[in-house]
Amino acid sequence: MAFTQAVPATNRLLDALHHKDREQLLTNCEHMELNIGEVLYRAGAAIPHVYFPTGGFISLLAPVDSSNLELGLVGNEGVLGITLILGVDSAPFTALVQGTGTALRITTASFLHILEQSAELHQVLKRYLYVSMSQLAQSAACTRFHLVEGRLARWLLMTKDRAHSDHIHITHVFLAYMLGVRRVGVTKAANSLQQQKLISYQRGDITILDHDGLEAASCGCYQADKEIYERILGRVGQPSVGAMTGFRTPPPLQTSREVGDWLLRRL
Amino acid sequence: MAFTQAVPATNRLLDALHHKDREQLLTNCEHMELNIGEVLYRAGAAIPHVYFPTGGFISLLAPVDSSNLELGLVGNEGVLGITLILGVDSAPFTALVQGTGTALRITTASFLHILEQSAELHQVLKRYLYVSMSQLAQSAACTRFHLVEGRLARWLLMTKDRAHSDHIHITHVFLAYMLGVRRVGVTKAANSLQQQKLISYQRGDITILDHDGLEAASCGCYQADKEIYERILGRVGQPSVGAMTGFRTPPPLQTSREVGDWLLRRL
DNA sequence: TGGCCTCTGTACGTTAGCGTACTTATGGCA
DNA sequence: TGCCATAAGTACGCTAACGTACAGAGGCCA
Repeated sequence: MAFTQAVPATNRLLDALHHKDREQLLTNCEHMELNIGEVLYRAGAAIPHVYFPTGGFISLLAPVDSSNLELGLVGNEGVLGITLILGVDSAPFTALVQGTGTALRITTASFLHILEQSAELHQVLKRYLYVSMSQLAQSAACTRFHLVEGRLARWLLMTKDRAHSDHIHITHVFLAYMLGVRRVGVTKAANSLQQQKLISYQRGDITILDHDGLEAASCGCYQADKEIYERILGRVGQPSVGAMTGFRTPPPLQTSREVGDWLLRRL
Repeated sequence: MAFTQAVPATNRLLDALHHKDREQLLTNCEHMELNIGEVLYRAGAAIPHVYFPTGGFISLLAPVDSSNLELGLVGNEGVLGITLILGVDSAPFTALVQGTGTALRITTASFLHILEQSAELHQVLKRYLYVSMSQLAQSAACTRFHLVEGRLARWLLMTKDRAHSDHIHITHVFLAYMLGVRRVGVTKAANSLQQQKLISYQRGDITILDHDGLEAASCGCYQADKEIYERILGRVGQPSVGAMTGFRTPPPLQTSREVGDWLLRRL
């Protein structure tokens, strides 16, 4: 069954750039196809290209023991290879194409060259890196504490956003691998979501039936991820230092109260 | 009982700088004492100061649901507030002083000002950020897959390195909080380590008796963390792009076969 | 049409860790 | 000296997820 996707052939980070900077990047990029299953980077190895997905999307996998754990997804809202801006050219994660589609790709050398010339690009990418780190932390906590069903719901929603489609092609085995659980665990969770009429699936084709319901069934991490993205990258171009203070209505004091009180009493 | 600590009143990142840059930073820093239990940052709130620990050390806590999970430790090998170099001034983590001791502290404004002037400082900090991200990923995986006993062993070793002492002052309740498990879980694990004569403890005082044995009992994450640090920051000052390629002898091919096969074989 | 491979459902027993509650030690302090 | 708060040990049932194994079901191709 071939699902049609409303693929936006754009990348949000590139869109945020002003004309001149964007053009310079684009003329150095090549259009290409990402094919599901392709390994773009290997953890610890060199980063040959930077990818700005326009249609496809990519999983970030951290090696653990003799397997892997997914810690992030990159779609047309982001960029793969972001750590190059830190001056280190080896990939911290394995990057695996998760959804077939298009991307713009540029060699590491060209990328670094353009980066030096465009303060604006640098700005946007730094913020995206901040967002990536935050989402990484979110995933860490999520993976530790949340139940498989909620995590699965989250994964489906995140993937839906990046695939720009309610149809996702993936098997339970593969999902199990991403979530770091048994295939049986996925089957059970998926079944439960199906019973609740939030999704339907068969032989590798999953359809999201009720976005809001799925969001309710997911852990809060889906929302949290979106919020941090919007907060930091929603209005790129504005100064961030000094401007985004106090977003979450943080408590005014920074003494060791609160965490403190509770903790201090037992130190 | 008061343990004496061999506290090195230096910070490895600062030590890596050349005289001039280091001096400029130091003259803008104030020496201060970190007291156990102090909350230096709150996740989501502004970052008022950057801290270079010289003696004390600090936990990085990610908020999750209504609790927290420790995702990193910062001692005199690192710096707290590193994300400022990304141009975002809100803290991604809550920062809690874990070990009493000294630190050098500088206001965010001064820090950013000096940062602009010293390419070398910038370089070192970018690399440290890369290391932080990698260690974050390591913690995520560790937290998900490894047993409490191994994680406890890892935590003790990491803390030992940062406290520069075999004696650690911390209770089971507190450890449970850091590791995201029940106090009873810590008690059991600690007991087991004690039976194996790797540590001994009583009422909040833990002593590491056998470093190597503890390392063997810990999950590989302790080693992995050290390796990534040494690899990226071991020889600061040398160009890293293009220089650290191929470290882990990565396999040459990147086709989609491979993963497919590779994935399926382990599922 | 039959065979086969892949995907999904189900069914064990096992285990690490959970929540809770109660007990026992220990050290500081009145 | 005795009290008391805090630290650590123990016990109980419970649950999510584990490892494994096998059975049905769907699609593909000979």
